[in-house]
Amino acid sequence: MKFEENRPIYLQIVAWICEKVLRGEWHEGERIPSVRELGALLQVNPNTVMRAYERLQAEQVIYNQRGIGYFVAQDAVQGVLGAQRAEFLESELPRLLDRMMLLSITPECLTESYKLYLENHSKHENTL
Amino acid sequence: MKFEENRPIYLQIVAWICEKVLRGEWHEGERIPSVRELGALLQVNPNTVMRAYERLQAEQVIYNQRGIGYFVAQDAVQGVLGAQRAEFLESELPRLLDRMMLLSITPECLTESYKLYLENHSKHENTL
Amino acid sequence: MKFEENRPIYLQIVAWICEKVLRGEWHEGERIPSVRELGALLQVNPNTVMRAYERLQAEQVIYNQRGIGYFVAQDAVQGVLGAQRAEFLESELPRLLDRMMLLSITPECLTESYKLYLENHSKHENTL
Amino acid sequence: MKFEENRPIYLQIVAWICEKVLRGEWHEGERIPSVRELGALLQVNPNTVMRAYERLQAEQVIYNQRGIGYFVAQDAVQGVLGAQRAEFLESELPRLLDRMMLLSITPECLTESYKLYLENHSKHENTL
DNA sequence: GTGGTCTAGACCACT
DNA sequence: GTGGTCTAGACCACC
Repeated sequence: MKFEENRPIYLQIVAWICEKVLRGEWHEGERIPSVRELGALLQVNPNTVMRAYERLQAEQVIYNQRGIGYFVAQDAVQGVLGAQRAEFLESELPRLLDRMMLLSITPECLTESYKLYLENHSKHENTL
Repeated sequence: MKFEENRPIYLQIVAWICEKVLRGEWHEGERIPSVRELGALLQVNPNTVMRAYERLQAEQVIYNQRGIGYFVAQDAVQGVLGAQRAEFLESELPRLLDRMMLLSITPECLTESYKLYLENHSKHENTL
Repeated sequence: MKFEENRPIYLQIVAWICEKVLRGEWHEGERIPSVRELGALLQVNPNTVMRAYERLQAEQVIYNQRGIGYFVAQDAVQGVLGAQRAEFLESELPRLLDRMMLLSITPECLTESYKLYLENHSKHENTL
Repeated sequence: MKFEENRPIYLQIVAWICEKVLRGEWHEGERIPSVRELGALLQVNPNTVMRAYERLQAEQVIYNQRGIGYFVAQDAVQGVLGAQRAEFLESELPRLLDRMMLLSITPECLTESYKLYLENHSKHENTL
């Protein structure tokens, strides 16, 4: 995994894990890497991973069994999907449409791009 | 003007001024408020406004006449429009499409939201 | 048995066993489950049970006969009762009173809650 | 301020600040000490204070103005009081009563102690 | 000046 | 082994 500049690493890890869960690469109930393992894997300080895990636990995406490790929560997929869809449709999309109107980009243009995009990506499964 | 959390105030001011220019509320060649005036108006430290003006000047949206004030640049509209459209199409759009697909948002759902959005905004013209 | 978050499991086991003894479900002199049995029963690592037994032995609630097992000590009930009452009255109660005052909980409110509590618990004897 | 063993310092700071707010020593809207100031005052690492502030912000007891500092939130008192009273009455008190019954301490004893306590503390304002 | 992030390293309790 | 807390110190962006 490669990190962007300008965005806290721990938040990028949060997003990365949410994606793993959404894509079904990490299943509900499954154990996820320990703080130290993931730290080594991502070449990041374990504390930074810890911070991401804290956040994910607060959002009920993962939970903890003391002395054993962290696990994907039971309704993680549903929870993440619901929260992020709501956030997108109610908050991001309106701002996006505002911006597009200002730039004279038609919403149809967005829809078109999206359909095209979906066609291209339905064929070959993305592996990340 | 109300500021968002989590985004530097000076960048929000930059965006706000770009919007003014794009909407034609501030015309090319017209003088814009002094650093102190705008600071008072937005209830913000003048230093913060200064920082926004510096940025806008670097992007050639405004220019400075020493001892007189700041003015909207001659090709401001065209410049801003070009830059932001490019930024949007090349950098934001791809990320956006990825995200929508991950969240299983259908094109239909998208146009649906779009219509809803139009209804809400056709009534009350934005005052800003 | 269901474990709380945020409190060491072995301490919860200690409390659980003390309760058994106080309620007279486990009599003085009686043999209690082996470390492995209890581990299996509570779905917990035997090491964790061991730690609880060590603690209970130090507090003279149980004792060990090598090769045979653990037994409830002779004066277990009296000992536990005395220790816990002292602990409660001297250390917990003052903190509790401070807290209730800070939260502006009236004595009336307290007795009210108490009655409610009795109603709920008179019906179904606790099975544990 | 003196810290207990066995409880995370940052949580003790959280509780300490909640108390300040409840007692009205820190008013709503008022600025609270900076992370570094409080760190120096409590002889604790600023990071530890930061962690407490993060938690308090998540619970909407305080909020942040970038580059300026942290402030007590508008409905802090009401929020804290509501949350803690609910927590106490619904969750702590039942556990407490269970325990007292087991130890053969009557609930009346608690009420009596409390009334006595209230009488003693209504005279001389506590200064902390 | 303010908060925010990150690192490195330590120590502890728990399983 | 696991997570959790804490320290010290660095660097950065923002006001």
